Parts: sequence; structure tokens; C-alpha cells
Amino acid sequence: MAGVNKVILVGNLGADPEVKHLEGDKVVANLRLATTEAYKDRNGNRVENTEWHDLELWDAQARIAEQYLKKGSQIFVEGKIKSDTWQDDQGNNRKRVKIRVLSFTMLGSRPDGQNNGDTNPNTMSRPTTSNATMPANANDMDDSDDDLPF
Amino acid sequence: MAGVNKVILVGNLGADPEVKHLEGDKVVANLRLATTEAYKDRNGNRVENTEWHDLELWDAQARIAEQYLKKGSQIFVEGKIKSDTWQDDQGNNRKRVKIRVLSFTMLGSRPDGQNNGDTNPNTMSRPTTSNATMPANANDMDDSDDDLPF
Amino acid sequence: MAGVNKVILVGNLGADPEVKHLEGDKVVANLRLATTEAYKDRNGNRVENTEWHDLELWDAQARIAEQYLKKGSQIFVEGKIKSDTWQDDQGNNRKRVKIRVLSFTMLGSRPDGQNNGDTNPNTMSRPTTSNATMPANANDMDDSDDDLPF
Amino acid sequence: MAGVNKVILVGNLGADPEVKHLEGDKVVANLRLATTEAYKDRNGNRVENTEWHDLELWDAQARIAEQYLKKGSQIFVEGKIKSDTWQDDQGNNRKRVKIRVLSFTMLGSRPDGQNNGDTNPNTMSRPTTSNATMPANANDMDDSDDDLPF
DNA sequence: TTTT
DNA sequence: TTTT
Repeated sequence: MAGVNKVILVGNLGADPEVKHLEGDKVVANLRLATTEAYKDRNGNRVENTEWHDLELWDAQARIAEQYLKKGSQIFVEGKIKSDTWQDDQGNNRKRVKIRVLSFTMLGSRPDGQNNGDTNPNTMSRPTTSNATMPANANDMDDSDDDLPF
Repeated sequence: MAGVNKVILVGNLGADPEVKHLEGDKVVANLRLATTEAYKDRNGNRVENTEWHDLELWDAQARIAEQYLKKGSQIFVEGKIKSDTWQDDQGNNRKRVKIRVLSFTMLGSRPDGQNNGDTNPNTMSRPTTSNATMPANANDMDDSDDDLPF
Repeated sequence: MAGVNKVILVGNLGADPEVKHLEGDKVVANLRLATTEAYKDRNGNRVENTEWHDLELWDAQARIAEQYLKKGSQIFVEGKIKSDTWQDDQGNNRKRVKIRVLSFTMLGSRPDGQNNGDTNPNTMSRPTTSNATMPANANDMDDSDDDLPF
Repeated sequence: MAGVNKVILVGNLGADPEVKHLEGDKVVANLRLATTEAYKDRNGNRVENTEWHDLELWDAQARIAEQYLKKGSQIFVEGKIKSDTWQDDQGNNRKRVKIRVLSFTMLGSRPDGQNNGDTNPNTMSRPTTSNATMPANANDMDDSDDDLPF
């Protein structure tokens, strides 16, 4: 019935993606994403608040994540809230919430791209190569009718 | 690159959809949507502000709009900003902005569905019949992997 | 940093709001919201999927919810994901996710359902009485109550 | 009523902000933001599509933009669509759409691009000085300046 | 566990 | 006019 369930996040990965290749060409990637907000408390002191999100990506999205994302990567995410519910050993109802990612975009590429002198593999500073960015936006495939004569 | 261009609207149609059936099974629908916000001005008086949006829908979305929407319908819209630019007769650069709708959802259905005694065809109070709602949400087709064994 | 944590929902309340009036004029309301999506599975059968969300509203928003919302109400919600973490009796880390509502808007249903005596077919005739809608769109001005002892 | 009018953008500035300081401590900044999407056309060729947006920021947001943003800056923007309508010299109705920015966040790019002297391989080496980011996330507290003579 |  |  007329439902909308949409999540929009911008944050950094707390760890490299965890990727599982399943039977039948299925791939699932799990990411930990931190979104941090800063504000002043009532005493005017700056306070930081970090929320950690469990992201789940499937198939094409998972493969792109595996190839291009790593600990520290900054991404824009669009997805939906999705929960698993089950009973634990004591028979208690349990619930776990994750974000099912529908599309994501790598952020933080240097505007000038060229020489950043970065030779260290552990830094996040890689620009999002163009063929990475393209599929990352892959959910807008229906644009082909944009070139109608109107 | 890494671009995001997203518009989310909730409002009411100012007129019935204008639908054109084109060659090659193409269909385009144009809608006028009003979003109204209310706030208090500096004197504490309530002020209403209405913004009118030009929406454009193609193909499947256009057909659903044609079939189920009418003047007054309340909808949730997700889309993107899209502008046309051209030169007018005087050689001035002109620009027109519209919202390319990617998905929409009909609102205002009664949760309990049951008879509301409404027999007037021109009122907006129609519930969104279930087969209308389904295609209106049609952009989430990739959910079929939801039923994996995890 | 540079974080964004945004949730947008449209759904119906599964129960009347639970409201607690606390010391110091603080008010908190908890809502259960269902967002339902429908899609066709691989066999072409229509499947419905309902996700339940725990919403938390404070102060002005909570008061409006208490006054105008009830089981079945359809609302548009904007908020953010917010989790509590703790250790349970067995020393296991536990986490509970809720949606902290920053603003909400009542959608095209009569707040109380009952006959509104509307006999004018052409009116946009809508519900959510005007003084309800106005504060319902008010933005939450501060996050300072985030540090309440809950 | 019950309106929602929300725009979310991620893109790069096409030019430095244009800032005007007005009487009464009012400040307005105008930005040109490009959002680029890439997709494959029906022949499998990669196509890029850039949309240009006119952003308008007031007061606190405008001051932050003036201080920290420049041509090429990548930002996340949340705002609403706002149009001006008028009659031109020929008496034709004209309309111009812009995005009224309610909040923005600087994304992972060095504000000034050039040498940041970062020699530490493990840092995300990033810019957007902390006091810039903080206020940049501040919400615009009032719409009352909407009725300025512009 | 990220980031600034 | 940005970015990749």
C-alpha cells in the first residue's frame, strides 16, 4: 500500500568490504559505514556523534564494492531499511536492522585528480576511476528514452 | 563526477494528467503538482506558500498516471531535475526546468479501505487500488534476491 | 566527517502513539510505522513485504503526534537512524535501531477517519486540519535532547 | 496541503560562489552546481549527462560557502525547489527555478586542491577544516527571509 | 571500526 | 562552467 522506505547516507567505511561469492553467481558484500554529525551542546562545546550502519549489497553492486571500496572510503548511499527477525536460544524475539543498498557513489575524488604523490596502498585517497563510478550509478539505466525528440 | 540529482515531492495534482501516445509505443504524461508549505511569518501570522512543479513521466509510469491519477490526486514522487535549454525568437537563452519522475506512489488511501460512502467521482478520496499501487512502485523490481537463504 | 544520515518513510501507524510526559516539560512519543512494498516474484505472483519501523519523536513533534495521529494514520516521515547499544544479562552486545523523527506530515487521510461532511466534489478538501499540518511540518530545532538519560 | 519539496544533490561547483552582502547583515550566495550522471546508451557507449543547478544560500550558509567553497568543490546539498515568476518585456510569463539550500556538506576534496603537505600515508588527509564542516551542517533555522525583495 |  |  503506498509505502516508501528510503535511506540516504554519506559516510566512511570502518573496514574493507566483506564479500561472499555464493553459488549461482550470487555475490553479497557487507560494509560498515560511519556517519558522523557534529553539533554544539548546551554549553557551546563541540560534540561528535557517530552512528554505525550495516550495509548489504548484492551482485553488481557487491562486485563494484569489492573492487573499488576499502576501509576509509567515503561514499554516498541510497537504500532501504531491512530487518531480520528470529528467536534466539532463550526463545526471545530478536531483530537486526541493516541497510539494503540500492545504489552508491564513491565520493572524495580529488578535483584535480592528477599527481597526488600518493604511493601508499593504505591511504584512501584513490580517486574513483571513471569506470568505477559509472557502474556505481548503475541504477539509472532507464535514461535511454531521454533522447527522444522533445 | 559522482553525481546525485534527486527530488522528492509530496503534493496534489492541479489538473488531470496530459498524456500523449507517441509512435513506437512511447507514452509521455505531464503533470502539474503543487507542494504547499505553511509557516508563521515574523508577526506570527500563518502564511501559505505553494510551489508548482512540472512533472514528466514516460512509458509504464505514464500509463499508470493516465489510468489512476486525476486533478486533486495526492502523490509521493521521486525523480530528478531535468532542464531544457534553447534560444527564443529574440536569440535569448531560455531554460525550462521539469521533474523527470522515476517512481511515484499514490497517497491518501484509507488504511482500512472499507466503504467511505464516497460516491462522487470528482473527489480525490479514492483509495489507490491495490493493482494501481503495485506498478506505481515498479522501480523496485530488483527485490527478487531478497528471498535468498540468509 | 561530512556525514549524512537521512531516512524518508511513508507508511501507516500500526497502533496509537505511545506518549510519555517526562519531568521538565519533556515529551517523547513512540510510533510503530509499517512501510509496505509490493512486487512480482520470479513467477509473476504479487508479493507484499512489510517493514516495521520504531519511530521516536520528542517535544513539539511528540505533542502533535499525540494530538493528531492514531492507529492507521498515514504519514510522511523524515528522520535519521539512531541506535542504542548495551549489554544484555548474558553479557552479549545488543543493539536496537530506531528512527529519530525530525519532521513528519500527515497525508491524505482524515485524522479521525469519521465522516467529514465533505460534499464538495471539486475541493482538495483535505484533512489534516490546517493547524495540525502547520506544526507537523515544523523542523525540530535542536538535537540537544539527544543526550537525555534514555 | 501536507506538502514535501525536497532536493538532494551531490556535485561540483562550476565557479566560485557569488556572494552579495546586503543591508541588515543579510548575505546571499549563488552557486552553480553540476551533477553528472553516466550511463550506457542502447549501443553500449558510455554517455555523460550534466545538469546545471542554480543554488541560493542565505546568511549563515552563505557565509560558510563564501569562506570555504570554490570552483570545483564537491558538495552534498539538501534544499527545496523555489521558482520566481514574472512578466518579461513582451508581457510573456516567465519562470526561473533555483534550489534554495537548507544545508550543505563539503565532501572529501581539498577545498583548495593544491599542496596539502600531507605526508602521512594513513590519514584520509582531509580538508574541510573542522569548524567549516560543523556549521555547514547547521540547519537553516528560518524561512522568514524568503520574503526579501529578490 | 571510519572520518575531521 | 564542474567533475571523471
